[in-house]
Amino acid sequence: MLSKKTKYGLKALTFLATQEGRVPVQISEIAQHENISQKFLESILLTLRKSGLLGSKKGKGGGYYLIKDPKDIPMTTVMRVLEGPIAMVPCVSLNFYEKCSDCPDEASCSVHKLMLQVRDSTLDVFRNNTLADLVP
Amino acid sequence: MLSKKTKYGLKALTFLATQEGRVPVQISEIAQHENISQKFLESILLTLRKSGLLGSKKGKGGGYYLIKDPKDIPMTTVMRVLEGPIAMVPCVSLNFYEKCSDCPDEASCSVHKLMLQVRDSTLDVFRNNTLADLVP
DNA sequence: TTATTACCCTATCGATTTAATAGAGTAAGC
DNA sequence: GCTTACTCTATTAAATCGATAGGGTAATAA
Repeated sequence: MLSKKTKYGLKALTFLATQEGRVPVQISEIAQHENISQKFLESILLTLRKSGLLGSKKGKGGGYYLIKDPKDIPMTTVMRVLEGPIAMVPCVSLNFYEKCSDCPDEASCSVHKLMLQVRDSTLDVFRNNTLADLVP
Repeated sequence: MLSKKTKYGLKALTFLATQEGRVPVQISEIAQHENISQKFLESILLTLRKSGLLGSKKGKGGGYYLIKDPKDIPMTTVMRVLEGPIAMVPCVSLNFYEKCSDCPDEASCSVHKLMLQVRDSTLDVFRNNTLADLVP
């Protein structure tokens, strides 16, 4: 299940992608437009800024803005920042690999085999979509 | 993230699929072979039985067994029984549809658009795999 | 019939995560 | 220098997860 954090983050990014240029947009404006709790959104935008996807400007007329062109932001990056691993089990994760504590042998693990396929197909989708593709 | 319930359920089903015929296998044997807490596995097998995937036999020489041939059990069925919705958001789920409380219009929702693609590609994987394909 | 085996069911528990809220702090602009 | 709006920390309630405990019950073998 997709977390609200990811869902809200995606909506916020999409909204910013519709803005012309790099004009900073206030948190309150994004929150209102996308029906999101403003305080919760604050922490999400902070995460996105720290990850290098967004820039921010303080003071009057400040807000958040995209640093790169939407079509140069692959969804793989966005999803990993917001949701974390794309794989459904750590043992098939590319960026967040972890060995299963049970499971003596990955090669013969039925779950591993299946989830590898799921990861690959999901990864395909995210690789073939940039933020620009999400804009209606 | 895949729940342990699903993971263990998949392993148990795969193990049963390797057994010849419909000989009942004891919970304790499955638990031991797959490194699973026996009590936890009990509840999982119960779910699988209630969903019609497994049969059980009580008393001495009893246990659980597959009702159908492994190659006639699509992973879509298994995953929906164990994990629930295949989609990452309820608004793109085929079997567990729910409207998002935020989000006035699905057609113009960026999250909806992306998650629809993810669902379709994941569904493809599960449709192209039966329990028989998981056996090493 | 009787004892045993092994499935069946309910309840509870601690740990973790999630989503949201509160409030104070700080930098930038007019 | 005052306001605006981002920044950060802490706290919270609720939900979920994984696991455990313990008794109940049906079926089988002897």
